[in-house]
Amino acid sequence: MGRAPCCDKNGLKKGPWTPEEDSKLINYIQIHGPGNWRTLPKNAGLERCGKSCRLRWTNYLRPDIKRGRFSFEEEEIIIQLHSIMGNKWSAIAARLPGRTDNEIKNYWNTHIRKRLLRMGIDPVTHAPRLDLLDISSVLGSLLGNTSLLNLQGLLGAQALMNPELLKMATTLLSLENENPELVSQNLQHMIQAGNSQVQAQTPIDSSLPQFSSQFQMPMSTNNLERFSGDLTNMGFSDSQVPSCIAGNIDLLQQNQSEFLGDPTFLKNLGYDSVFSTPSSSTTPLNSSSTHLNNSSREEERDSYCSDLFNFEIPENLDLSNLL
DNA sequence: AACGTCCTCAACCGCTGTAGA
DNA sequence: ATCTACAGCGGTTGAGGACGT
Repeated sequence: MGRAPCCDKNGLKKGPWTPEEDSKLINYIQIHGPGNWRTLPKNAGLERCGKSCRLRWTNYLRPDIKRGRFSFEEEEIIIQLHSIMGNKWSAIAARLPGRTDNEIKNYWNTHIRKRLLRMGIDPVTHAPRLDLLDISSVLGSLLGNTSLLNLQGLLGAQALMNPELLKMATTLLSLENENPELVSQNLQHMIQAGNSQVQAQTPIDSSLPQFSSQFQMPMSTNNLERFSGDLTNMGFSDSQVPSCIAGNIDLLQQNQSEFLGDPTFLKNLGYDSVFSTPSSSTTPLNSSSTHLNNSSREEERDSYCSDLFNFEIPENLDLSNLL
């Protein structure tokens, strides 16, 4: 049957609004208030359809609209909410004061979505997908790193080429994006538990450098399972957590000594602060950095993510203990 | 400077949901 | 129950600016 158009579009103007049109619309709404969009254009002296007026008002002219780029915090909120709600832009916008659904939708499609794809994360499911991962950039950063040869010895070439390893990396990256503080805290919790196991079971050679004892921490299957449970308790859905963490438990049982059993794996993924300052967050997110220009902000956010693939080996790390 | 390509985002389109007659 | 008007939503488009050659 079809619905009748909201207005007769013949002769009505389309396209970008002029300052004069904006002024007319603002003046009218200031006097009469928003609403009654069908009759508003005629009463306000605008050659626009009511729908166009409503969109112009709600998406651009409303006095409580917050203009300007999104802060890191806002971006985090969007990613978190999107992982829960999907493309429910209006629902997401309701939790971001001053932002419109249209603005959030645009920002997602032009910035966040692309970055997740580069990171190998499906922007729809928020799950790691190897087929989306920009392998060339990952390998490029690895090949540009002189520590790569050591890394191969450290992790084993088999582990390096293991798609599950990359999956794990992107998983941690995804989770950290969604809740870096809690992920950091849980990693620290897990590491402390691992350290206590080491001290209880295997005496640490006191001649080893201080950090070396930390790097002796084994990440046990039990710890990983508990980490998975902790993440669930943190609010990550069952579909998110097991697919990324628990899904690796079987693999861990097979390859524990190859990579996850080696705590440098996490450190190399960018969790330096987890090892050095227990209470600090692993994320550099900072709202004060909103003064940065667009390109540097984008680079910062990108490098923040890609750093997880910078496998930097501490110079004073005694690799012989690990090989 | 000129041109082509890429990127951003305001605006539009088509559809659904809802309230009221 | 049906119809109409309207608000709202999510997907898509295209003008214009940014950028690279």
